Amino acid sequence: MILEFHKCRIDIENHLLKGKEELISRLRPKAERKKALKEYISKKKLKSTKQRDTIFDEFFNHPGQHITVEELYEKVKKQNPKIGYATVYRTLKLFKECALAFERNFGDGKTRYEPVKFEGEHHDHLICIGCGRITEFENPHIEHYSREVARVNEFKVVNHKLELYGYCSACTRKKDN
Amino acid sequence: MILEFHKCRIDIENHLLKGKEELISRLRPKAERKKALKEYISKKKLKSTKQRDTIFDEFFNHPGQHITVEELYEKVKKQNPKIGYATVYRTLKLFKECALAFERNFGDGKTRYEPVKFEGEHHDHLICIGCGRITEFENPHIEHYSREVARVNEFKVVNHKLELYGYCSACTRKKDN
DNA sequence: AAGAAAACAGTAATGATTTCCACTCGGTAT
DNA sequence: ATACCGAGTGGAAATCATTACTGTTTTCTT
Repeated sequence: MILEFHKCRIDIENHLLKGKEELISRLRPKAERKKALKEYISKKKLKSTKQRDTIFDEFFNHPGQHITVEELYEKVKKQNPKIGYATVYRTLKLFKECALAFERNFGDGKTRYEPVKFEGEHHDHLICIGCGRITEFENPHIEHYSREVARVNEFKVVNHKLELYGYCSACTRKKDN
Repeated sequence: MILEFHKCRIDIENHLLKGKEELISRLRPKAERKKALKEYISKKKLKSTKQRDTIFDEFFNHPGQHITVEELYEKVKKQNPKIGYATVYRTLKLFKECALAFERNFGDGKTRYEPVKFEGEHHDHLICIGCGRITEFENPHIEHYSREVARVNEFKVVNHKLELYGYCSACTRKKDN
């Protein structure tokens, strides 16, 4: 808890300090993603539609991680109330196909999606079995050895996920009663 | 014919030779798991039942990884045709609660379960987005740094999963056409 | 051996996801 | 620009894994 708060402070300060760079680095990936999507669409002879653009924007603008289809549907509907549930499903599947989005499942019966991270971004989780709390972390060593494994297996990595399941400190104490 | 017989003999002899060690190393984890289950059951004031024992045996005997509820149900039904679908669900959930089993989801809509690995056992995957092929791997360095992350966060790890998503060599070639 | 709590089998209900269908739209070739 | 055809859409119905509910049976404590 203390750790997280501390981390949060640092993030805010960093943000203020390097505001301009942050802005650039936030915008660039989005443009690249859009480009990637367009390329995939033309390569597969699919079609660009307004609906897809709207869903794209809502999905990649708000950095709310691991979003539910329903949550995204609600957001999208605010932009264009005519868009149907099925279209959101179909579009997320499309994002997944072209490796822009990523499917997750934390065990509550709902599939969640998150933007695939670009090189150098990480997204690993500590997931508490007790209270469901999810903490993110990064570890460059793990990154390094993952790449190594992929290289040895001639595997072209698009994304990875590392999840450590167990009990957070609070739940460990609770459990031992 | 003679050759085959001979080969067979050798296998038997090998088996006999290291029979004892094999037996121990195969039985110990299972016995420990059963003990863990019994402890959890008595701690939570639940009850031991024949159904749970049968499901336990079928789940932990056959090392078929990431088994579907339905697959397990079929196996269990061969031992005792009276056992119901819902009981298999409930029991797997119980295994999950006491950290003996682990829930996975590869995106085909079916939840899969696997025995939680003991210390020193690993279970990481390369998952091909193209053809769905799953390759297992182990990497002690990744293990090491995972433990480190957990330690720093005061997190008691029960299990972990690392999945690298991407394209296997075959699909990479196919994709670039 | 009796009683309370928990589990059971079987089935109905739930709810996330997919499919279907009639219609619309995007983009290429003319 | 126009016409065409395949892809995409919305809305609702269908599917299918999972969960909840029922009355009955089993376990375990005293």
